[in-house]
Amino acid sequence: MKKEKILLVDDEPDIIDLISYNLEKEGYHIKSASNGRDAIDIAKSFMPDLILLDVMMPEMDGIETCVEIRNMEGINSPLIAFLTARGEDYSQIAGFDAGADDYISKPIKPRVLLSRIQALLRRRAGTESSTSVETVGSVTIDKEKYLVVLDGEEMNLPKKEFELLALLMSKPGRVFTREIILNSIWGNDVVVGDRTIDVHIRKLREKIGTKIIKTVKGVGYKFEAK
Amino acid sequence: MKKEKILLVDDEPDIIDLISYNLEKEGYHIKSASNGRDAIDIAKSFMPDLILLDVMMPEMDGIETCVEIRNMEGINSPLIAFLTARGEDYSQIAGFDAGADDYISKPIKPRVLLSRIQALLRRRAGTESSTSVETVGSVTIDKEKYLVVLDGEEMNLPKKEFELLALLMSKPGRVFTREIILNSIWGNDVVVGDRTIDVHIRKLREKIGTKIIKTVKGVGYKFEAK
DNA sequence: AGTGAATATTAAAAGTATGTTACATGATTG
DNA sequence: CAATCATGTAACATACTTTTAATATTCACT
Repeated sequence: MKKEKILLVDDEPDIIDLISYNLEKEGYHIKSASNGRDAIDIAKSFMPDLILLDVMMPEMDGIETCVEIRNMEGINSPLIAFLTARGEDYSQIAGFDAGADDYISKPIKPRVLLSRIQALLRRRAGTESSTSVETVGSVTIDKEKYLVVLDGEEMNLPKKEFELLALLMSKPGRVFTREIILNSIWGNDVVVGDRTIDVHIRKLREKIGTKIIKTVKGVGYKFEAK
Repeated sequence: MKKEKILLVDDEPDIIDLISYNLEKEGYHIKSASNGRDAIDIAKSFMPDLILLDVMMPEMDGIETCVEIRNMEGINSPLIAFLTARGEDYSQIAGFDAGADDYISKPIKPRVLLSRIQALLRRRAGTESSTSVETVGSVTIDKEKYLVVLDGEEMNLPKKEFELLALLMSKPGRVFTREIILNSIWGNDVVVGDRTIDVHIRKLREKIGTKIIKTVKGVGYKFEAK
């Protein structure tokens, strides 16, 4: 059985030893770092599935490190869980905002830690990364070139239409609700009318054919794979 | 925006008030119970998305309650998070074993609680999509694609019919009472006449065959597993 | 078998989401 | 500074979905 890679970041050697020991016993592949900088370096080549990050560290604290890792493009967005001493409640909020997936409070109890880690990794089932060129049926899009190829014919779409098409094509067949479309393309806070989506859908259909994008009334739109 | 339903279980009225106030302010739909028994009763009809469960309670403690809810077939396995006083580390393990999804330590800080709840619900949304395809007998439904496949033939159902079918199929053979159907699909406060369900059932039968959904008079409907 | 309550069956009425078109606003370009 | 284009809005049209309401049928019991 292939076990996951975990990067452990804490400035206290005792903690590192304790956790390493327990997780290695379970078959996980462990590397460790004693500060945020090292952690980032190691993460780049180690490509961990999960990073356990102490909040309180010299040099660069956990939250800073977390933000930086989340902003790093070259990395496969690992799960990040914070290790935090009790009473540091503020850090929980900041941590989730920084992009953490969980936080675990010290003192660490090995069995608790293990349960949490397993739960986290289990959840991480359908999270795959994407490439910039994608083909579904007779439609190909190249996100890098902002190009759409339909039956061999290249065409350029306006930004919003392109993004909408790219979104729908990212999961062919899957229905995207209006809410999700708005959040993905316009952003959470931007407010645009409801008809706006319809109009863009209409223009898309005008250009790539009327049958490819299907309406699911009361739910949303989907790209018909076929 | 449709907000989730949360059931709050704690024997201290102060805690109930504090949490209710804060969560309702965020738009969640809250109900509460002061002990495990009541919680189970309420859960049956309320169909919460998440249950916040105090560990220490008279009559029936949180862990017992949790186990019972997990074993209850009629219910759509809600998320369960424990509320626990500091120092009760043993309960963390027992809690996870009992089927908890998270535990949150007291004293409750509203913003922390909110972050956790949001994280939990967000995760569940992601998890559900990986379990979105379900097959029972000759019928397959794909919630992500809003698609029903009957003997190899694809079909699209209107939203309510689809949800109704999905609900019945979620526990094949189990009878869903009208009350539970209403709470699950229409929500707790929406009031629709009793015949409405019948009409939807009829339309479903029209489309997927008359034998698959069975009436249990005086009780409800069930999806015939075969 | 007869009875009453629960469910089925209709068709029509309400209710909504979406499609469509034309137009307003800015930004961009030549 | 026109001309073009991308984007968003408004108003109305359309196509369904959902619900109701009225009537029929079924089913479990005396």
